[in-house]
Amino acid sequence: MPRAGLTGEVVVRAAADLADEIGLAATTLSSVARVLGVRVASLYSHVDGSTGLREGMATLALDELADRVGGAIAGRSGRDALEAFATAYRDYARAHPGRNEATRVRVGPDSPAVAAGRRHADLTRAVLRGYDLDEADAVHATRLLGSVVHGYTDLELSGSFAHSAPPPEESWARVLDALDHTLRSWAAATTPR
Amino acid sequence: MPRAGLTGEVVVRAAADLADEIGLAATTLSSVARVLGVRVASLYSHVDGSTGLREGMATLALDELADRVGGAIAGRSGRDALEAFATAYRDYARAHPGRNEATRVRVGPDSPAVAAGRRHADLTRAVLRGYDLDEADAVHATRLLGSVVHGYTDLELSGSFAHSAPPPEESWARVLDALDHTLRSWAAATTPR
DNA sequence: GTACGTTTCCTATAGGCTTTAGGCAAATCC
DNA sequence: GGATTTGCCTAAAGCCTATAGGAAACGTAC
Repeated sequence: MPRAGLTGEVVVRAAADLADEIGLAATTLSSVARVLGVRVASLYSHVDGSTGLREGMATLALDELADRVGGAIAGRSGRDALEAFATAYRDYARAHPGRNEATRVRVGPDSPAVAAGRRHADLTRAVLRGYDLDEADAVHATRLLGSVVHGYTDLELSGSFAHSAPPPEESWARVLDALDHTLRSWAAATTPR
Repeated sequence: MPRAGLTGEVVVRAAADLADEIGLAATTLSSVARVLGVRVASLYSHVDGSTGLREGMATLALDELADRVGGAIAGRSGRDALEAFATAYRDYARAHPGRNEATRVRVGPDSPAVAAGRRHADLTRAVLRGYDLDEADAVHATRLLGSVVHGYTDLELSGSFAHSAPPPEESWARVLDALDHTLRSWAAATTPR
């Protein structure tokens, strides 16, 4: 019997592609094996079972996404950077829903996905360098920015915005406007009343 | 053999409690049956299989949560209402992580969970009445508010804020300040530059 | 109180996914 | 070309979902 040329890389990539098609929940070792034309047991030499496959997908997606976001904000600053940053996330989530789901799987503290996650924190901080915030405010702003981007794409993808006008595009532009405004006047914005 | 007194209600509630303990993913028909001291097949008379159980949990959680949020914002307006609103969501998510996960399961368009979802949209609009926004802006603001609350609690619960100071409490206060500021000056905030 | 019908919960069964153990063949290395 | 490593396989066990059909408990009528 000829070999299928499996690798950890190959398996994880096939799984990620499949997840984009049929959703992360339906992407099982069995379904991946079927796609690859291989028996399930054969995958165990390349990925560490079901959870290993998921961690691999998480790492793949987080790295891919960090690459795109990094490319998007390169050479930009301030509002341009903010928009490029946020839109890179949103576009990725819409183009690759399965990979996007995979970015949120819980992983162990020693998973390579953790390092990939740190890249995202760094990218967020890079965007915020365009707004001058002191160290403490930068942390809060990082969390706000992460929350908005994550929350909006999640709600949009789950269809929460589907049954009310106007289209999500329009609100997205307004949300970014609001975010930019908040960041530019952070000191004032966070002093209540 | 004595009867266990099962009902759809009883089964779904047991499942929700279990999910808060062991997570939504591990909450299967089998595990629920074990908790109830009953055979798996017995559950099928009361809930429509695995997906029916999940829809039931989603509806239960969304309704419970809407009750709490509604109670929290009653008699408040403006910034007070905003804070009560957002914190009710965050507190619920932290107290009931399994139920919170359940609020995000995808359900069919004819599920009772859809009606429960609409209650949340209405509550959000109620909070925004304290800020005077025109109709179009109110939609954008609803989406922004939903995104921030959902995104922040999701990231906090998934541990994204765990490995950097300061504690999430502090950022939460700042995020609400920023949100309040944005809503109060929405017109200015959404006019770029 | 007993007989009847309904509801509740059961056993039995089948199929899918995960995981491990052990075997044969293909690739690789002297 | 023979030995070794590697890759993919078959086999089997365990857990989860799902359906079919049976028996015991409950409510009701007489």
